[in-house]
Amino acid sequence: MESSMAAEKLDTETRQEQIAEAALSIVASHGMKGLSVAAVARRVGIVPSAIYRHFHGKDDVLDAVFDLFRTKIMGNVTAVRGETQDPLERLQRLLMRHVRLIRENEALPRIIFSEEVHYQSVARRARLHGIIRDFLQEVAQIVREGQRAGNVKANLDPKTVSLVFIGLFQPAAVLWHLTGGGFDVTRHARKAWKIFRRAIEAR
Amino acid sequence: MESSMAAEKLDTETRQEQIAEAALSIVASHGMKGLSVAAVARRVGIVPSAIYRHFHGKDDVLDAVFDLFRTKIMGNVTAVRGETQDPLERLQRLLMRHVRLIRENEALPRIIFSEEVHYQSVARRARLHGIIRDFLQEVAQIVREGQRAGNVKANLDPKTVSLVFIGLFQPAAVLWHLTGGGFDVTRHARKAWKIFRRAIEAR
DNA sequence: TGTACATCAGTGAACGCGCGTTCACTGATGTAC
DNA sequence: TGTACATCAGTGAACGCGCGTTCACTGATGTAC
Repeated sequence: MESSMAAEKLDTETRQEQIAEAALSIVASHGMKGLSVAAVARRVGIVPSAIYRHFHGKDDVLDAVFDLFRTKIMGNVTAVRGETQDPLERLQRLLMRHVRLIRENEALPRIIFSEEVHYQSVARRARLHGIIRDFLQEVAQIVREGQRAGNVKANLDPKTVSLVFIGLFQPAAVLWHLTGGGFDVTRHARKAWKIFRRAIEAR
Repeated sequence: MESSMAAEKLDTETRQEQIAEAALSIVASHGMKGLSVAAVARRVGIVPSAIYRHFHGKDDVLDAVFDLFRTKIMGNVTAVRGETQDPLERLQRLLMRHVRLIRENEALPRIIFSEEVHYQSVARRARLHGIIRDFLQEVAQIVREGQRAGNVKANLDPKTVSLVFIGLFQPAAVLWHLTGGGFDVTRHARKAWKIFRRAIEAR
């Protein structure tokens, strides 16, 4: 039986990657509550105590998950910047990419809203805040470029706009969760984008 | 010592109210994670096992919290309907009321985003979904009235508008949490409202 | 108005469960000679 | 090329902790007579 055999021995670096990916995948499918050391170990194919060969503890694993998380979010910004020069087009593409990211990787909202993050430690909360702030600043930066180019109304506060931008998909994501995937976030995002564009576009 | 004396005996109805209020207050201050039977009992001034004289179990307590929650949210809608006839004015007032509700009662977002709700049972998820759906429908109804009166652009989908409306404060609430209350949600809501109004107002 | 009894809220000890973590061990891998 | 040894990933048993829940009891409250 597979289950009674000792797992293959792999170097720490490889295992760390596997464990982080496994953890992220578990958060996506079972939420932060389902993220136990045992569950991660099972998915990687080792015994729970073996996790401690590669991480100091569960907190350390969570930090690794955060790294993956940040990488995925920021990757979208970079990609969009490479795809087009037009600020409004960039925002629209970023919106649709984000929706896809949420749909393919449910972990994102689960992490953001989890109380493990909000209460467990000040450091972790600060870390998550940093990720979100960086993302907001990237959005605000695109807005500013749009204002400079004359595409976006000049008297709007870029930071406010960036928060409203996030608001275009965040409530929809919650609804998607509550309906068990029955709500069409993509469709909503497209409609919401038109409303948003109408609000910020210079005419 | 107070702590070594037996608590006063009160009838179940009174205790149920006290327990529900205590639970809501604990969620507000310590999140869903802090909501333990022991914590609720301590706040009410009885022993943990005494909770079971008035509720079947923790799940039952959570249901009572949901009732309070629904009452508070829907109360805002009713209040706003009584304050003014103008649809846009109603929406603006509803936004500001909601922001205040979140600030005074942090429990609201904590409940909405908690995994206890999203995973624990299908029934509870359906219940929360019902509350949010009802709220969204009330907002959509106000939008429809605005369209009929010629104040709101007629070609907009009321449901989409209601979700974007929620998006005006939801991301701000998250940021408020992450900064430990350092982010000015009220100020953001006022600015976001102007952007929103510009998007939906008929001209 | 006074007494006997039923009702039921409050108590504290105890249990079971899940979970993160520790630790002595095993045995495969790769390096030194 | 072959052998001895150090390194270190994987194992499984065990522990401690928090938490929801049960249960036999206590004793105050209010009703029946």
